[in-house]
Amino acid sequence: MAQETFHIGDVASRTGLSLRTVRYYESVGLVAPSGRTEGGFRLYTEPDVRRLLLVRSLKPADFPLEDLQALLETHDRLLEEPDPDVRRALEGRLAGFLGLARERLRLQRERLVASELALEVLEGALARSTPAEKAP
Amino acid sequence: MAQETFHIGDVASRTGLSLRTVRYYESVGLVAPSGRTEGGFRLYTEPDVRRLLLVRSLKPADFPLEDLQALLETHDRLLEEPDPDVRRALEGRLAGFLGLARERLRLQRERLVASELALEVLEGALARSTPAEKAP
DNA sequence: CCAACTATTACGATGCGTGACCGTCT
DNA sequence: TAGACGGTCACGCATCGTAATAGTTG
Repeated sequence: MAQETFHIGDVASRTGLSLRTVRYYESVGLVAPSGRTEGGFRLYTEPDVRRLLLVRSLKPADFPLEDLQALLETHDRLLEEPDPDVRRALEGRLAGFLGLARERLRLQRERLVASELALEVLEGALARSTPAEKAP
Repeated sequence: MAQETFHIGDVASRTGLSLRTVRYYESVGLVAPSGRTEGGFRLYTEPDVRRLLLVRSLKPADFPLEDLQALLETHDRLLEEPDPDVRRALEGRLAGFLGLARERLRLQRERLVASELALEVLEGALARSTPAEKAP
């Protein structure tokens, strides 16, 4: 059965990534389209798109693309690895990644909270500045 | 009364910025030390440090340094502007900035939440993968 | 006086893209 | 035919690395 495929434009709008970025991700070996038309147009399958979505959703963890690549590769290999021993190794690797990701997200959230706090302080100062010119 | 001042190293460790970055910020006109020693060492006052901390805390909003510079400038001018009309203009500007910042932070938070969700999904999948090799 | 710190300049590299050009494909 | 797409090269931002070389500070 022939799979449904998508051109890069569809993929870009589905993922919220720019065309440029999608191509860029391919150029660094992160997500490549499963095929091409005779004329050279990229053809993405549904799994390809899912990979991109995963990358995008994990971006806030602020991994270098190289790490994301490793993550995707591990994940993919896990999908077709029969040997239980190898599977366990891959799972360990994956778990390591996820732990790291979790930590990074925690850090990001901390920073975000700090930033929101700073913003509130500024807003408070501004509010106090406007109405009462000569408040004590 | 002579203010307490700090050398760049102290400032860097207090702000968590690198020496390199602190100097860089000066080079782009973002935060300059209030003084120098006779020998040329940068001397930062407490307000200088606060500026740097502000910049740092606002970083998650992902403004270009240029915008942060404009923000700081507006803020500073507001501190010593007597004319009420000018003040109102500055306050408007500042409010615009803060609104934008707020928007951006909201966006970041959305992404962060999405990311955390994706992470949970992955962790769930991993957990299901390990214990039961041949689950239906 | 010495160890630790700092200055300037400079050239480069990195990560993650974006832009611009111009030709080709659907 | 318009518009999406292709490839390629270059540029941009915010740093970081590092080195040379020298002067300052406590």
